[in-house]
Parts: sequence; structure tokens; C-alpha cells
Amino acid sequence: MAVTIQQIADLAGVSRGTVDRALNNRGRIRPEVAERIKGIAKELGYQPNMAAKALSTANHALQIGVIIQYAETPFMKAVLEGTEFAKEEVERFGGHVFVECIHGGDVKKLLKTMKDFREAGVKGIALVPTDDELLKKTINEFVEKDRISIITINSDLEDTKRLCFIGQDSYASGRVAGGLMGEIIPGDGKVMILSGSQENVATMERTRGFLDELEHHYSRIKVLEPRYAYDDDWVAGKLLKEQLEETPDLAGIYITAQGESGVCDTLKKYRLEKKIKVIAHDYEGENRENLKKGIINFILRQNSYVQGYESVMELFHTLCGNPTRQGEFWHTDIVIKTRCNL
Amino acid sequence: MAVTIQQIADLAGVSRGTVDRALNNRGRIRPEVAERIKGIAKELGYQPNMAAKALSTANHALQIGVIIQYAETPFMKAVLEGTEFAKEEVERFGGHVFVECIHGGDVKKLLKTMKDFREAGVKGIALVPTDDELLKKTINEFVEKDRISIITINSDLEDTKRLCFIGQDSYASGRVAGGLMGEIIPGDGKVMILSGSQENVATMERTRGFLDELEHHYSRIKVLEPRYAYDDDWVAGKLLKEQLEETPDLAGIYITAQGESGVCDTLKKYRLEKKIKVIAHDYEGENRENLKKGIINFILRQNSYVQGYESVMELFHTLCGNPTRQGEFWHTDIVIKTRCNL
DNA sequence: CTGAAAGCGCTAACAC
DNA sequence: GTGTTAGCGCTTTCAG
Repeated sequence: MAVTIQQIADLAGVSRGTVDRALNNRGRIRPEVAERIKGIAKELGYQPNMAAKALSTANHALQIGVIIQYAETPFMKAVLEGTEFAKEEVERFGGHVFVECIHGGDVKKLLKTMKDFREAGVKGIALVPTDDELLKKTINEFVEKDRISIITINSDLEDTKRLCFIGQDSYASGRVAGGLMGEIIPGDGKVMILSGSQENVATMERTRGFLDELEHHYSRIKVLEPRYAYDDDWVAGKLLKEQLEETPDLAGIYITAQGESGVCDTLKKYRLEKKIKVIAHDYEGENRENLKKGIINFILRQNSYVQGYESVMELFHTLCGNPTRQGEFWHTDIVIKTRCNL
Repeated sequence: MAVTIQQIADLAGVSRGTVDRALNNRGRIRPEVAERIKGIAKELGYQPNMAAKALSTANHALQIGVIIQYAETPFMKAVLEGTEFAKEEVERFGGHVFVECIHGGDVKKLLKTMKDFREAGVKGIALVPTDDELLKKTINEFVEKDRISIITINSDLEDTKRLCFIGQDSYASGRVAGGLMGEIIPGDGKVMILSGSQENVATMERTRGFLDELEHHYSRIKVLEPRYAYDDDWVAGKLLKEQLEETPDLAGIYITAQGESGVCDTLKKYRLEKKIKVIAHDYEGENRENLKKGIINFILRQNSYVQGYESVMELFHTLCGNPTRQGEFWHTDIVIKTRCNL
């Protein structure tokens, strides 16, 4: 049998209520008593019973909020599937999960939703952030003043008091892309990098990883100057066309951002889809089709579903007294998809 | 607020106890009353509260057993890590998880442990099975007579009453291996398949998937007759040597089973480690080193950790009244590992 | 066959 | 500051 607060109370010669106050830093207790109780709990290896905790607090304290920006994108839709699944699980424990979708990036709406959640008594929030000073401040305020736990999904805000970040290691995934490219194109082939914009941290990191890997292990491959398509299919197609005119013997394309369909269409038009190797990110939407058809050779998946699922479950565990399970950074697997493991 | 048995009881004009008997088929209740109660529960969309269920039954009904055969192998060690993590989570809910390791394959000991678990009051068992008639019978008996839920890990016993199977789709992973090999060796290269034994279903399925993929999409690649190393490094090395004498221009090796180190050592001896591409399974033990060094080009990972973790968590959910989350087959992701995502 | 009531471990409101 | 107590929703005796 696991140790209970009653046992601690008996040993300390106090009541359950006092132990509860001590162990949960609720105040209204003499510091030296609190210390003594904590000592006994530690000695006994006390672990709170999550079922009991959930049962007794579910109706007020087990409320979790999720805020997804860019909810219209295929990628975030997969995140949402994960949160929905987690929602079901949490609600089976008597908790509540509120999911708010935001179209595109809209920090104002994000902040508004955070405040609404706080009013509603939410004790943990998982959100897809954007790099914004006011948002950072608000996060810190929520954590410190309101004791609301916050998790960043997909992109991080490192210099905040958030509980943790769940997402992919962009640099590492870029390196994986580089390693794959190195293997599948000729040793002295030419490679184009088609990126999003220089403001986007994630895609810049991917690019950096890609370059590092090729430089260190496939140094004879020639990597062309990155071009930026600003996540647009049409621009991506156009940039590729221009590149092909300059570099008719192009061997591979690494797409770090959106715009994959534009690339694939252009390749098809020029009948180059079997000749030029393509590596892209995000196993969602049209990418799946293009992978199946063999136009894209590899897709590096972010495991977005897992991000959605784990962010909610991590908050759930935290609220039930189970400390963080993975540390500050929770990097999801870099899953490589080929035509064969669709 | 979620619906509770009390609400159902009120509506049906009976007591909580009666509702409990009806909803959990405990008998000692008039059939027509039971039906009526079930009807009301359904209408109301009743979902039992897992926290309450866990709290009230933890000490007798939330006992889970895990039996791992071949526990000495690196692969199963990873499975064990997953079960240990799950164990902690379950025990935080007041449950109990007993883990029994078996050295090598030992059905007698497996059966003995199952019976011990049953005596101890265990209500769910996750086990790594071997294909054995008595084991199958015992599983069915446990499920039907003792109402103990059973999950098979890693390899399946399809024609039994087990709750589900958690493991990898061997055929699919073979196909992925084929697709990768097709990309990284020359279009008309020669490939060797180094397998375990013809009795091992999983490795035969991998081989079948590998062959299918190459035949359909890389038909000019020449696949040599499979050789069987019986999971032995020395034999594997020897078979490779023989193959190299017959086929000095070998371009790739697909290893479906154990014996990878033997292959890598031989390749190093002949200074062929950069020339011949190697694809293997199981990201554990020495394979990691050999992948890092570039001797192995790709490892297809089984996600053994996940298998261990999810098997226990699935039993936990089942015992807490949450129905199966994934269906009869729960195929874990086929994770491709390269030097870059170690 | 059915109802009543105790209890699982923890929290929170209320006394003192 | 500290103790007491009434729940949270479900299971499980024990009466009837």
C-alpha cells in the first residue's frame, strides 16, 4: 500500500488538513511545522494519489485550455486531433478541456482567450505561440500571479516561465534531411534549398541543420543559395523555374516550409519528378499524395498529433500532482515518411 | 457536469448499488431492471469516472502484470523501460504493476508466472508471447474464465481472445526497408538479404515486404537468395564473407534479424563499410554505434519503448472502464533512424 | 434481488 | 494556525 497523507499526519501528530497545507504550500501554517511534515513525507517517499486528487478537485481545478493558432492549416488540424483525443481521456477523469481555434496568427485573440480561460477557472493552458513581447509578459503573469501552468506547442518562447515546450527540434530535423539528401543524390550533385522566410526561426534552423550535415559528411555536394517562397505555392513554383533555368542539372530540392505543391506541380510540368529528389516537411494535406506518387521522396514528419496529445496530458499530470515527465524541452520524434510507410 | 450513477439511479428509481450491478454485469439483478438501467445510461451518454473507479478499486482490482520473455536482449530492455515508466504512472493512481523478466524464451516459466499473477489478483496481463498451443489455451482460459485482460506485445497470437496486440507491422517495415534500399543503391545493384530463420514469422514478413517493394518499384535491382544466420553474429559474418566471394560487387545488405555486429565487423575487415549500404532493424545496443559510424546506413526502429508503455497503459484504461483505444491491432510507428537523428 | 452505508485519498470550507 | 468534516463518484460489504 502506498503512503497516504493520513499516515504522515499520524506520524507528525497533526491532522490531514495540516499535511495538505504543508505539502501543497497553501500557507496558513507555521513554517517549522510545514518543514517537518515535508521531511516526513520525503522520508516515507510519499507520492500523492492522482486518482484521489483528480476526484476531489476535478470540478474546479482540473480545467485545461488549449489555444491553437493557424488552426486552418493541415498541420494544426493534426495537432487538434491529438488534443481532442487527450480531451476525451482527461474528461473521463472528471476534468474539462476547452479548445479554442484561431484562424491564422492573431495574438490579440490569443490573449483574449487566455484571459477568458483564466476567468473560467482554467488551471493549465497549452498554446501555439507567436514571438510577441506582450504574449511573453502575459505568460509570465499567468504563471507567477495566477499559478496557471502554460505549455508552448510547436514553437517555443524560451525566455518565459512556461512549464515546457513540446515540439520538434528543428535543427535536428534539418540534419536528418541533409543526411537523406546526401545518400540519395550523386556525390557531386547540386541541391536547392527552398525556405519560407528569414524571419521564421524554425525554417532557418532546419536550413542550418541541413547545411551542417552536408558540409560535414557530403562535402562535395554543391548547395545553392537558399531562396525564399514565403510559404506560397505559386512563388515556390516560380523560384524553382528560375533555378532550373540557371541550373538545369539540379539533383535535389529541400523544402523547409510551405509551398511544396507549387514545387511538385512545376516538376511534373517539366517531367523532372523522377529525376530530381525532393525532401519536404509535414506529412499532411497534399504532401501525402505527392509522396505516394513518388514526386516527394521523403517527408520529415513532426508528429503533430503527439504534440497535441502530450501537451494536454502533461498539463493533466501536472495538475494532478505528477511532476513534469520530460523536462523543459520535449522534442517529438523526427519520423521519416516514405512512399512505403504512408 | 458529467452524468453520474446517482443521476441514473434517481431517474430509474433505484439505488446506486443497483445501477452499479446493472452497468457492470455483476448479476444479482432482475434482467429487465438491468436492461432499463442500461437504456437510461445510454440515453444520458453515461461515461464512468475513471478517477472514482480507480480510487475505489485500486487496492484490489487495479493490478497489472507484465511478462517479458528474452528480457536480456537490448530490444526487450527498451520495452522494459516503457513498462517501468507506465508502472510509475499507474501506481500514482493507486494501482500496482508487477514486472517479471524471463531470460530467453521459456513458455513454462511464462505460464507459471501467469498463474502466479492470477493468484495475486492481477486483472490484466501484458506479455511477450511465443507461438505455443498451451499458451494460447491458457490465454483464452484467463480471458473467459477469470476475466483477466491480456495484451500481446511485439509478436501476436492472433487466434486467441487477447484484448489486442501492440507491436510493429513487420510486412510494412520490410517494405520501408525496400524503399530505402531502392533509393540508395544504384538502379541495377545487387542486394543480399540476411535473415534469421525460416521459422520466425516476423523476419519472414519483413523479407516479404522488402521483396515486394523492390520488385514493384525497383525491378532492376537484383535481390540474391536470402541467407539465414539464426541471429548469430559469427554466422552472419561468415555468410557475408561467402556472399562477397560469390558477389564482389554487392551493393547493399538488408539484415532482418540479429547478427548485425557480425556483418559490420566483416565489412570493416574488408574495408567495405563505406561502399556497401546496410539497412537493419532495432535501434538498440551496438547498432547505435554502427549507425553513428556510418557502417549501418538506416535502422528501422520498432519503438519498443512505446510498446512497453502503451501495453500497460492500455490495460490500465481498460481496467478503469475506458474501452480499448486503438482496436485489435496497435501498430507502432516505423521510425527510421539515420546517423543524424540518433 | 435490492437498498443503505462505509470507504478509497485528497481537498476545501468552516470552526476553533 | 490548526483540526474537523463533508464531499468527489464508484465499489463493496452487509442487511433485508
